[in-house]
Amino acid sequence: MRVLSLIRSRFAPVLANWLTEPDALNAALERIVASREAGLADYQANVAMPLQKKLGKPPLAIAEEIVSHVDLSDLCESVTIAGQGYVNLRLSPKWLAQCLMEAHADPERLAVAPVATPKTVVIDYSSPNVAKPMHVGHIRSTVIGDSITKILRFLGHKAISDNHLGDWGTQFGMIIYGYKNFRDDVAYAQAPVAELSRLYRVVQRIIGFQDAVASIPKLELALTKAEQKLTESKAKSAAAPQDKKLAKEIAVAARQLDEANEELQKAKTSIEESSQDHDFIERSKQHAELGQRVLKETAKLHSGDRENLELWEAFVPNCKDEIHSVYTRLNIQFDHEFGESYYHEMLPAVVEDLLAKSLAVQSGGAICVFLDGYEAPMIVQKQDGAYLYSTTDIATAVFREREFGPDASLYVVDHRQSEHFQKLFDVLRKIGLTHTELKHVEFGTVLGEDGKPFKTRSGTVVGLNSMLDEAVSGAYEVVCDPDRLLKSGYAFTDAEKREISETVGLGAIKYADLCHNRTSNYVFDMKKMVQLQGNTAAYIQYSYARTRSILRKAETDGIETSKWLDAPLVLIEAPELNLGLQLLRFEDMLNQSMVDYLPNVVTEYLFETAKLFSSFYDQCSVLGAETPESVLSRLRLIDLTGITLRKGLELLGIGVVERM
RNA sequence: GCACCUAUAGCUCAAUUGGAUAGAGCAUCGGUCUACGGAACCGAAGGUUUCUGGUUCGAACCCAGAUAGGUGUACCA
Repeated sequence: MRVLSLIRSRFAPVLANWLTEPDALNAALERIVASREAGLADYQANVAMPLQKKLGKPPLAIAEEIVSHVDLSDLCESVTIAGQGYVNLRLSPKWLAQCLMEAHADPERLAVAPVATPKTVVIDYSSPNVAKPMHVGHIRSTVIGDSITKILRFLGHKAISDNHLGDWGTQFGMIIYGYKNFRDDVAYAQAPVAELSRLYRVVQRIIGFQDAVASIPKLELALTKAEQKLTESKAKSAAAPQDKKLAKEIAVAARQLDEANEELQKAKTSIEESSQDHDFIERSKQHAELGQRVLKETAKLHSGDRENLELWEAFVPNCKDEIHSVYTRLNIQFDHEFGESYYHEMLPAVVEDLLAKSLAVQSGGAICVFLDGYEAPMIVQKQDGAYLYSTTDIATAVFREREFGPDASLYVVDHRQSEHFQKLFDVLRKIGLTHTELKHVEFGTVLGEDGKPFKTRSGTVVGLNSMLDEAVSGAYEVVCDPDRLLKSGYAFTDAEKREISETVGLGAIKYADLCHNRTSNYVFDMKKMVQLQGNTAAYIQYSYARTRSILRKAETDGIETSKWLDAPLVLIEAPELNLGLQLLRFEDMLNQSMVDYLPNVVTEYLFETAKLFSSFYDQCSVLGAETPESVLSRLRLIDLTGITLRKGLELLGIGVVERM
C-alpha cells in the first residue's frame, strides 16, 4: 500500500494554491512523512513552517488553513496541529484494517503495485577474480548487489544482474607461469582448482618477495628523508617555540618517520622470513624479475598465443565451478556472467574511438585520457600495448548500452575505487552515454576487531567458504542446543537441524552485512552475529517461526485456516494497531530503500516489525482472545506479519524455516 | 602535496536525506510471567552528535575553519 503518495495527493490541491511551481510543490509534499514519534502521530506534514515567510503568516495559522481544507476523513481518525505547526495524522483503525486485509488477500505481492514507469537497471556486482578463491572481501558486493536486484524486481523494475568476472587479467598470467614452471601433475589431476590456487600463491609469494627486496633502497631513502624533515622541523620550532603550525609539523613528521620505519621493518622481516626457506630463495633466483615474466605471459595470452589460450581455456571452467559452488550455497544467481574476457576484442576499437574523438592522447608512451580535476589521467593502453581494466570497463559500459539500453547502471564496488568510477563516468559521458544514470553504489570495508581490514590471526585473508562454515556451525550450536530443542516439544530430525543451521548461519552473515549503512566501514564480529541476539537475522527468523507455530496450534485446536483466512480484521488494542501500522508501511519502506540503494532500510524495518510482533505476542493472547471474532482477526494479523517478514527476508536473500 | 570519505551512548551501529524530547542492539542494573515456544516482554541508566563559528522558523545532517582517523593518487584489478 502506497500510503504516503495517497496522503500526499490529498494535500496537493491545497498546497498548490500557494506553491505554483511543480518543484516547490513536490518538495513540500515530500515533507509529509511517516512520523518517527509513534506517540505523537502516525504520519505528519511538516509543511506549514516553511511557508511562513512566503505567506507572511504564523505557521500555526497556515496549519489551520491547511487542516480545514484537506479532506482526509476517510483515512484518518484525527488530524491535529501541534508544536510549531506540525500537522499530525492518526489513521482510522477501520481504514488501516481494510488496507491490511487487501494485502493479506494477496500473499505473493502484499498488494504492492508494480511501479508505473519501470526502469531497466543493470547491476554489476560480486565480480571476483576467478583465479583465486573468494574471500571475505567479496561478501559485501555480492550480498548488497543481490538484495538490490531482488528489491528492484519486486517493485516492478527490470533488473539485469551481471557478474563481471575477473577472468582475463594478470592473475591468469600468474597461473599460466606457475603451471608451466611449478605444477604438480598429480595434484592437478586430483584437484585442479586447489592446485591452481596453490600455483597462484607460489607465484604471488615470489613476486612479493622480489618486490620487497627491490623496495628496500626506496624505503631507506624515504626513512632518511623523514628523519631530515623531522630534524628540520625541530630546528625551526626551536627558533619559534610559540608557533603552533610548527608544532603540528613536528607531529606529522614524527608520524611519517614512524610509518616509514614500520614499512621498512615489515619489508625486512618478510624478507628475513623467506630467506630461511632455502628452496624458496633458490626458486626466486631462478625466476628473477618474475613480475615482468608474468606480464609477458599475460601479454601472450592477450595477443592470442595458442599455448596460453589453451591453458586459459582449460583453467577457466574449473575456476568458475569453484566460484559457482559458493553462489549455489548462497542461493545467488546472475542473469549474465560475461566476464572481462568477453570484451577483449572490443578493446582496440575503444582506444581508437577515444583517439579519434581527441579525448585520449599519448603521454609517457601510454595512451591516456586526461580529465579535469584529477592529477593522474585514466590510462587506457599501456606502453607495452596492453589494455587495462579501465579500457574493459569502458567497453563493458558501451556493450551494455547497446545490448540492454539501461536507464541506470549500478556498480556495487568497494569505496576505494570511487575515483576510478568518477573518471570512468566522466569518460562515458564524453563518449555519449548521457541519458543513462551511472552510479557507483559504493560500500565500506569489512574490518577486524582491531579496526583494520579483516584478516585471520596469521594475517591472511579469510576464505569465504570457511567463513560460511564457521557461521553455520556457530548457528548449529545455538539453535540445536539440546536443552532448547527439548523445550520446544518437537523432535527435530538431523536433516531438519542441518537445514535450520544452514538457513540461520547464512542468514546471520548476510544480515550482518546488510544491516549496516553500506557507505560506512563495519567491524566484523562473528561471535556477535552467531550469538543470535538483538538485531540479527535469527531474531526475525524466530519471530516468523513463532507466527507459524501459533497457526499450527490453532489448526490442532480445531480452528482451520479457512475460518480465519477471510475473517474481518479488527484492530483495537495498542499492540495490534502498532503492528498493523508497521505492516502497512511495507511498500513505502521498499521504495525508500531504493532511493539511495540502502538495504539497511529493509533490515531496520524487519527488526522493528519483529519487535512489534514480540510485544504484541506478549500482550495480546491470540488463541485466548476475549471473543471468537478477535481470535480469528488476530490469527489473520499474525499470518500477515509472518508473510511480511518472510517476504522482507526473501528480498534480502535470506530464508526462513517453519520451526527452529 | 593534492583529492575523496569518516567522526553520534562504554562497545557495535541507526536516524525516513533540514523536522518535535538524537534512537536500537550488546554490555550494566532492576522488574514481569507455570509459556499461543523465554532466542521473550517491561523499565532504568547511559549524549555539549570531535571542537569553533555561520546559514535557517528549525542543524547530527548544509557552509567555513580547526582537530583526529581512513582511502586513493601514471601504466594491478
